[in-house]
Amino acid sequence: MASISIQKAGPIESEGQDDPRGRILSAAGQEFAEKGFEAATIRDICTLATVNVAAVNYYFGDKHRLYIESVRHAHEERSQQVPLPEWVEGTQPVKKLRDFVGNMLQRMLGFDHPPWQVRLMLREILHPTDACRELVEDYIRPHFTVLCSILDELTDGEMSPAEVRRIGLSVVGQCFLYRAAGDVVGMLIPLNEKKNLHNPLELADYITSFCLAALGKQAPLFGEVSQK
Amino acid sequence: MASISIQKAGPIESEGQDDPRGRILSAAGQEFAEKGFEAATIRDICTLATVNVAAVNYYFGDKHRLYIESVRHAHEERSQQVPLPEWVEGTQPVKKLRDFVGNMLQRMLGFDHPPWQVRLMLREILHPTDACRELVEDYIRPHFTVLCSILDELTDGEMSPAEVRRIGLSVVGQCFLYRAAGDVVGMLIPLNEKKNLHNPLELADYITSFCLAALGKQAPLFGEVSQK
DNA sequence: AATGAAGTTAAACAGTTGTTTCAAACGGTG
DNA sequence: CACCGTTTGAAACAACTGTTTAACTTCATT
Repeated sequence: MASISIQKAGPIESEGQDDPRGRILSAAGQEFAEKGFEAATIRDICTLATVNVAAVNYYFGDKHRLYIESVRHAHEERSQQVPLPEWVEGTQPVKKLRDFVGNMLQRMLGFDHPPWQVRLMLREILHPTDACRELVEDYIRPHFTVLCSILDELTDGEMSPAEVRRIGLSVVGQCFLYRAAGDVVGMLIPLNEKKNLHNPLELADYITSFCLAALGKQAPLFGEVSQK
Repeated sequence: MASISIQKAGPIESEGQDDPRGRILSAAGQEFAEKGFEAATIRDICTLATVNVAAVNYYFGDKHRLYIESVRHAHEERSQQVPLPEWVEGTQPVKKLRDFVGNMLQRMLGFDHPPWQVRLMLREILHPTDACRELVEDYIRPHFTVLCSILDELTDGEMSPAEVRRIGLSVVGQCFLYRAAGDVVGMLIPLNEKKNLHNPLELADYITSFCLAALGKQAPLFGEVSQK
């Protein structure tokens, strides 16, 4: 034994049509995202990737390490697909917050169906395994740090870092609900209402307003009708 | 064939120590909550319930119907364990909101570990199956309706039902994050900060304040109002 | 052309899964 | 007791799981 070959990918071919390792990674991500670690089978993954069953063990050693690599692959890909917005010097923090929330919702919800990368990450967030620590440090924490710095700037540094983080979690939580429990949300509200009020763009405006109002940076939400 | 016996529990013995069906239901709930539908095995469930493997098929037909019954059992039990608060005529809506949020956090997060009933329901919310519709109608919607009526009362009926629901989802979302992504939240903030600021009681106060401030029903969360 | 490593394949392996079978045990009723 | 429907038990079933084997191809290097 001791001849298991991991990390074999010397030439990272950006998973072209002819790169078995890349195809497996992509197929595995989709299967894991849809069915979870246990329910997804190596055979289904290999069928989807059009490779032999032995290829998984050849390239990744075993199913578990394939899963770890899939999660890494997913958040690396998603980081490129939806990068953080960049602001010019002197941009108003209010605009930054709105941009950030819109960006986060777009990353979480996608344009139409949420991509499998996000659904895979969601699984790891909900039931963390070994892959979670890296996901948090390389993907989630950087984004959360940006949000906190925006909130800090917004409140002129008058809140403690702990309070800033708590506000940050309130913002994230409102977005997260739609991603994680979107199906149930859809059952709780009428269909047309979902289309009108609960789409990424409307939500970004609303969540930003909700937060700004709570922080006293704009007028309270109700009272003066906040028309669109 | 055609001799499969479902719904056999004529005498509902409230799952006493000597009721095999009740023991299976409880064991299955815990196993499904912890491992999910696929990964949980009938053998493990039956070992935990100290019954023979054949008992599951005898009482429930197959694994899938056992799962459905488990989810039903879970939310029925949880409804009794943490009932909605009841308010005397004339209670201030602000207090109602605070009570409701505290109640919801207690139900979601529990006192120490979240009970398996909640974790099982969470799975169903995240990846809905056949059991979801009933869970929503019998458990989630009633609670959500109470929240919306409180918010409606709070704003003197000046918001449309759609807007009220959106505010309601903001409240739920902030709580939901801690339940669904609690582990990741724990990785994002220091340990002592979690103990001080992110426990059910502190959170209930904070989330209520955040919402009230956004609605203009109390002073903004930080500093003084710096209107634009 | 020969070599040998890298890659791919079909087939088999050992273990586990949900489900079924059928006989034994139970618990009242004549 | 004998009868009979209900419940339990150990064993077996067929299907599927992750993993391994060993033979086969490919192909640059000698």
